[in-house]
Amino acid sequence: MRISTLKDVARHAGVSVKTVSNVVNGYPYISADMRRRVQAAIEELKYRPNPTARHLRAGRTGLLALVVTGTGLPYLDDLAVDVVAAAAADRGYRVVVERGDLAAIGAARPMAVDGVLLAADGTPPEPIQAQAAAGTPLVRLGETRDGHGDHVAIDHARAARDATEHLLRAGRRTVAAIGGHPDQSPAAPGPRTAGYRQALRRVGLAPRPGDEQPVRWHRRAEGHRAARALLAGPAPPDAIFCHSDLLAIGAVRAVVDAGLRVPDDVAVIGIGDIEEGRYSRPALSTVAVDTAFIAREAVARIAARGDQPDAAPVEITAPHAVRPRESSGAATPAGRPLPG
Amino acid sequence: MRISTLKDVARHAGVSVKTVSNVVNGYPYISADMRRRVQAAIEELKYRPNPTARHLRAGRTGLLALVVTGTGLPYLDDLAVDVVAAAAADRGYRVVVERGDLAAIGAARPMAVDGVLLAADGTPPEPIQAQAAAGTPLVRLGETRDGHGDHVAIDHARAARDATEHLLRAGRRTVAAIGGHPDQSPAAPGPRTAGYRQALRRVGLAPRPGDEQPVRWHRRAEGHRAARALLAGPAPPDAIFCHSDLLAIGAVRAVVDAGLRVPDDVAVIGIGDIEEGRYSRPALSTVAVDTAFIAREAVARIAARGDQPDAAPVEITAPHAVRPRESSGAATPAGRPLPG
DNA sequence: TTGAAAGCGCTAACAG
DNA sequence: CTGTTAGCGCTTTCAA
Repeated sequence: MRISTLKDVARHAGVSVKTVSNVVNGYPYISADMRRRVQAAIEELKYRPNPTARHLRAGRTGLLALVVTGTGLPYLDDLAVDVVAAAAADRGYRVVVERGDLAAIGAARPMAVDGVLLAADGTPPEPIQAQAAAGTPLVRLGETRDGHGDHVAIDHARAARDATEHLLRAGRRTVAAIGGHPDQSPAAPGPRTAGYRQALRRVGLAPRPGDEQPVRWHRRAEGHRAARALLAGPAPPDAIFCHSDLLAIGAVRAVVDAGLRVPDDVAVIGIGDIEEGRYSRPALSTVAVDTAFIAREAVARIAARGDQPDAAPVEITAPHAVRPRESSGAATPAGRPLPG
Repeated sequence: MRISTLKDVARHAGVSVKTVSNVVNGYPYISADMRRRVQAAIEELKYRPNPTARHLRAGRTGLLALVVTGTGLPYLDDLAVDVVAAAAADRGYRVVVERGDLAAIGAARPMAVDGVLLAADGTPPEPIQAQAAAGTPLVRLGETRDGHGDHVAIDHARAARDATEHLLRAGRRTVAAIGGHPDQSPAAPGPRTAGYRQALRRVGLAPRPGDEQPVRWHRRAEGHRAARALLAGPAPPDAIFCHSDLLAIGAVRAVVDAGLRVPDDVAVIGIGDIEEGRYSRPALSTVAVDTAFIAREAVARIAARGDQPDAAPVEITAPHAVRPRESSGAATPAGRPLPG
């Protein structure tokens, strides 16, 4: 069953391709009779417009790629993806999610898109610039803030500091941390690690040796492993700040598996406010991220780059807020995980 | 900064487009000198091949769309998506995830793909057939087994029966169920509801009024709501079979919020074995699905449809297995969520 | 080894 | 209101 084209339909209906195209695209000035005839031919041949040809012709695809690499993003769950899709739809874009590594960005993209939303922490600037040079607008949504290309994110250093301070205010004194990439030099820490240290310093504390556990990905298993390492040490911490909710969820499980209680023995907080943490037990304390804000601004950046390809890079900071829940000792009113 | 094309590069290098194309595609018989010259021009102009044009020319995109609708799939978490992507990569495809509703399938697709993997329960056959007629191979991965088009899935009726029987074997006698679409007639239940009822019937039981709670989506909030309804009744169940792990996770939280214990007062089991359930507390009993098998077979179907567009629909059943964990009373060996 | 030119399916000038 | 045609960027015969 060969796939039929505009030309096939035109021949079948005994009209020109232009007329068929007009019908397909709802061009108003067509005689009712003609329209009927064309419609019939379309039905009969089961014609569908070829999106690729349209895109080539139009010079745009109306597609945005949300590229999710192994490093992920603290707040990126299905809900957040839907939020991004909604923000994109408001501006006439559709979103496709591409899971994969950096190669997908630096090298040839598998598919033409009008913009790339890069959901990854710590992406080096080179692929970014290559991408931008190749003409596709790209917005980074991750932790790194280095002035290369547009960037929309919360102030991660601040968020980490807020989370850590929340733990300190609850009376914890040996606050460990899980997160930060192992390749990152301890002397030049990422924003979240910097924020964590700053919070400790402000109250005259400092991370003890082994208190900072790096991880390669935001995965539950990594959080579990790291927390186990923390608890196996000579002086286990009384609280753990995790760079993401997924890490925190793994950490909570590790604490429990070690026969300790959360938050009584060890308090835990994450970043992201993903839905999973609202239903987990104990409900996960976290830093909520305004994903709608991020999505809206990011898509707006993409759209703007269409007109102003060479404008200066934009740096946008999204709101965040600490959400104390059970895992750091906050009593949650009975009966309901926070909705929405 | 205009985006450069093959022709630009050719002009810049003083050669024909054919030569540039040859260089870009690694055609071997090119003089080293020529290649250098062309490479230089490519660098300078920051040329990137236009995927759209390539796809149009090639008549294929090498892309598979994993379409995830609101109804979702019990087992579909990020891990499963990666498994699908890996299976696709083995056959030279790349996967993009499209979240959205059926319209994305029935109506014009936003982007040309070589195949569609439909991750949705209970999709009516019409859009499926329309899609197939339009020439794009489509494989359904959901619950419905109706002979329309290729289908790869576990035996959902059997899985539901196994899960319910697990609860019954643990001594539970009032087993409720959460799942099944509200639009579905109780007289013509979906496979999972049928399997659940069959398990009860086999031991001389039957669902009591209100014991079957339909839901519109596989979402934690829906499971929470449904479980609350169950527990608010005159005779709360001592066990709940949930059609998916996400529903089960919501249900567990609702039980706890009601001041009851899982599994002591209410045992809970789901379907899917998503990673979240391995880390939750209590660890979630579930029915594991062989996602690698499903992914492999589904991609193979797509590939096969390229050669045999009109072959008879294929129905493939994937393995499943009950995984008893804490939420149904199984003691999990200490210290570790099941890996992988 | 390289060049010229056709054509993938579609839309939009431009004519009529 | 409808038809003819050029061309989006690329690959690929076919010649040279």
